[in-house]
Parts: sequence; C-alpha cells; structure tokens
Amino acid sequence: MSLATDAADKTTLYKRIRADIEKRILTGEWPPGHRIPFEHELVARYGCSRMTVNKALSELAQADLIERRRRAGSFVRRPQHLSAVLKIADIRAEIIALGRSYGYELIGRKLRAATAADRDRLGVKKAGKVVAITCRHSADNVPFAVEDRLIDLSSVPNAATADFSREPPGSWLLHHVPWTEAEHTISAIAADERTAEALDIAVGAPCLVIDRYTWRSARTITAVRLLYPGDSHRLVARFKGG
Amino acid sequence: MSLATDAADKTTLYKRIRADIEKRILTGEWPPGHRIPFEHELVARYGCSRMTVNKALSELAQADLIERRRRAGSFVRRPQHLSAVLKIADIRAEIIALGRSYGYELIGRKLRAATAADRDRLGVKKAGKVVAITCRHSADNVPFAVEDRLIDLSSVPNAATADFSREPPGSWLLHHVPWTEAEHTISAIAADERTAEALDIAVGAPCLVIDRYTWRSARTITAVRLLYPGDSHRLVARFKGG
DNA sequence: CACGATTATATGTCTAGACATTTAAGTCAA
DNA sequence: TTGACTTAAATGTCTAGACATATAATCGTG
Repeated sequence: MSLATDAADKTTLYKRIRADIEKRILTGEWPPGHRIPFEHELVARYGCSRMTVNKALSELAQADLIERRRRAGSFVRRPQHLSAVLKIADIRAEIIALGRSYGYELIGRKLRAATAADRDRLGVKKAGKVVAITCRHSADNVPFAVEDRLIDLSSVPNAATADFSREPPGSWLLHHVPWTEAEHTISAIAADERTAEALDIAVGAPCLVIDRYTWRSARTITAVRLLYPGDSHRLVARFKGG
Repeated sequence: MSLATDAADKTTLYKRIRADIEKRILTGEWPPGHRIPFEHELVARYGCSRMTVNKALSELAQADLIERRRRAGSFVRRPQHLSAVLKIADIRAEIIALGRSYGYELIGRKLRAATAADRDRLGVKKAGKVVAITCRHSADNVPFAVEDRLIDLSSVPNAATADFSREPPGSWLLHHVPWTEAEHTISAIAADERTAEALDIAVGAPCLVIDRYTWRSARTITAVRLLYPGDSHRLVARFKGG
C-alpha cells in the first residue's frame, strides 16, 4: 500500500505504467531532457517483468514522447512543435456529420488524352487518358465547395465508366481505390470569376484552397483542387507536444 | 529457402514481418477487410515465437493499418481518409530552414488585466493578467506573417518579464513551456487595413489564417492568430491511408 | 593531458511457455 | 425460427529467463 501502484485497476498493467509516465511528462513534472527511471527500476516499482515495462516504454517512444538511448536510459523528448493531426474528411461525410443536407452537382466531365498540363499536374511523365471533373458540393442548398479533379485512367480504369453525375468522385474513389497516400497543400487565393459564380461569392473574395495529390505505391491516382469560401470553412488540426 | 523468409536481413525479425504485411496492404494486395494470417500461421511462416509476430501486429494496429478482433482475427482497415499529418513549424525555424534571412519586429506589447474578450479568446472563466503581443516576421526583409498573441500570465508568469522585443514569443514559449497540447484552425480571410499595411499587401487581399490555441494539462497558455499573405504561404500535410 | 582500449550497463530483441478475455460459431430446447 | 447456453479459437497480457548491441564511463598508456 505504500507505493502508488496499489488499487485494483480494471486496466492492464502496462497501460497503467504508460499512463503514469505520460501524465508526469504532460504535466511538466518530468520536463524535456529528464531521465525517466530505468526499466529495472520500474520493474521494481511495479513488481512486474521487464517485458511489461518495456512494452509501456516502447509505446511512449513510438509516440515520440520519450527517446530511448542504449546504456544511457530513456529521456523526455523536447516537443517538436511541428506536427499536428489534420482531419480532412470526405466532403459528403463532413456535411452530413454537421447535420446539414448534402447537395451535389456535376458541372463538367471530360474524358481526354492527357495534355501536357494534365501530366504536369498529375506528376507523371507519360499518361494515357484522364478524366477531368468539375463539380460543386453544397450544404443546405448553399454552395460549400467547388472541386476540380483529374483522375489518371491508367491507374483507375474503372473511373472511365463511373457515373459521377450522381456520386461525387471523392466518395467514389474512396470506395474503389484502397490504401492511398496523399499530400495536401493548403493556401488562400482570391476567387476568380468562374469560382465566384460557382460559390455565389464576390470576385476577389478570399477562398481556402486544398490541393490534394493522391497516389498508391508510386502510381498517381488523382489530383484535386478544392475551393471553399474563406469565411465559411475551417480546417481543424489538433496535436500534442509543444 | 522455399519461403520468402530467408536472406540474412540486417534488420530485426519483427520489423521485417511488419514491413512485409504493410507492403501488402499498401500495394492493395490485401485490400480493406482482408483477413491477414493468424498469429499462429505467421509463427509457422517465419519460424519464430508468437510474441514476435504479436509485436509486429500490435504496431500495425497502433498505426491503424489493421484492426484486431478477438476470436475473429486481424483485418486490414478501411482507410480513414481524414487524418493527415500537418507540419506547423516555429516560424523562425521555418524561415531559416528555407535558407532565407529571418527578421522580427515587435509591433506592440501590452500587459493588462484580462478583458472579457481576452477571457473569451483564452477560453477561461476568470483570468488575472495577460500579455498581448503583436509582431511581424519577415523573410529576406519581405513581410512573411503578422502575429497577434495573448499569453495567460497565470499559467506563464515568466512571460511578464520576457523581452519580446528581441525574441519572438513563439520561440520563447517553445523554450519555456514544455509539453503542451494545441488546436489549430485554418481559414482564409480578406486583409483588413491594419493587416494589409503590416504585410505590405492590398486591402482585401486573401490571407491564410492559423488560429492556434495552446494549453497544458487543462491550463490555457496562449492563443495566437497568424496571418500570412495568401499567395506566398502554403501549408503542407502528408498522410497515409485512403 | 589526450587518446585508445576495456568494461559495465541499459536498452533491443527474442523465446517458450502461461492464463485471461472476448466472441464467433455451434448446440439444444422452447 | 428463435433465444439461451456452451465451446472453442484467436487475441491480450504477462513471465522469467536469454543473448545481442550500442555506448557512457573507466582505466591505462603514451
């Protein structure tokens, strides 16, 4: 009863060890650079085997909260202050999650041999055919975002015959192309005439832009630009660590 | 020699098992929903103990690539399509990393009892004193971003006497307040007169806005708004999974 | 004092078991 | 057919060891 390790916890031991240490780090009790107890000390404190504390410490190391150095010990890491988890949902799912009615409208669809500009945008040397799609998403009948997308048909041949007049291409791809990697670039631009009309905002009004480039094991799949009215849309990112 | 498990790898076994499985998932060979081999099957395939394959699978589960269900097995997860890792560096570090010269200028600093607006912005019920800071960051002598910050002195008393005329508050906080959590909100707005002047852009020009709210174990630390000229700054987020 | 060799130590990985827990699937009766 | 009970299979956690490996600290030597 003398140690802080009594109490019939319902959780498992290694999780409790991990939580104990995480708490001390997050509260600042153990600041960056602080050496946390050696494995054998934790073994003694918690009365368990080394594998158990090792599992706890390994997970903390994986989460970048601590750094482990052979012979020296484990140390609280200096916070990175540079990585945050950004949630970018499928637009349809996002609007529905907000409790608003989702509307979708296909503005244009073209199937063509890739032009030089297309190849440049997709980041490929040579491409066969591509589908170019322009569409608009709305929430409660108010324009929410316009989408301008290019799909590489050599990677996703099915997209040639998909019916994008009913289903938004983002949702379609999500269900037909598993496990991709992507890169997002976020910026702000002034609405040009075409955008202003589609979003029902003034020409020159600020828009939030997300450019997403998606590939799967080195094969380009799609490049998309999403334009949101700047005053109505927000991206939220959360993170831990400095 | 018959299995794909020979070869004197320099890496450890559990990492190889993890990499093998990850590769099959990422290439689509094992699509979402696919049941990956049972632990005892992998034990047989790799000729190791169960703890070793368990470690590999546990890490894949932690990375959300697979889902483990008792009695049923382990399954490739459907990609989330909503979490991306966004890198938001300290501005000074970011500019220096770009190989450009960093410039900093303190525009205003006020120490005051928290007003209602301050409390609202910091998300606290009652607050004693706060420091309000306005400053400008520049790269190669061109305005890069303007910063508008509020620091809760009841959480960071040292900030009252820190010299923010030389060191940017973001960098100062990074070195004086360890292990925080934060939430970022990204949006786009039109530059108002004050912002336009500070950034040397036209009034009404689009700006990328990052609002960051930082706390540490339930204590608010700082709230900051960063305004970047929309045409010059980009945020890049990378992710894996759908 | 400087520098190279040695040693001690903490972590990294692994084993061959064990028991607990969850739950899919099968069994049987109403 | 349905619902309750049983069973078995897979994962979850844990142990008490083992050897490997990197490296901080020490010791010797020039």
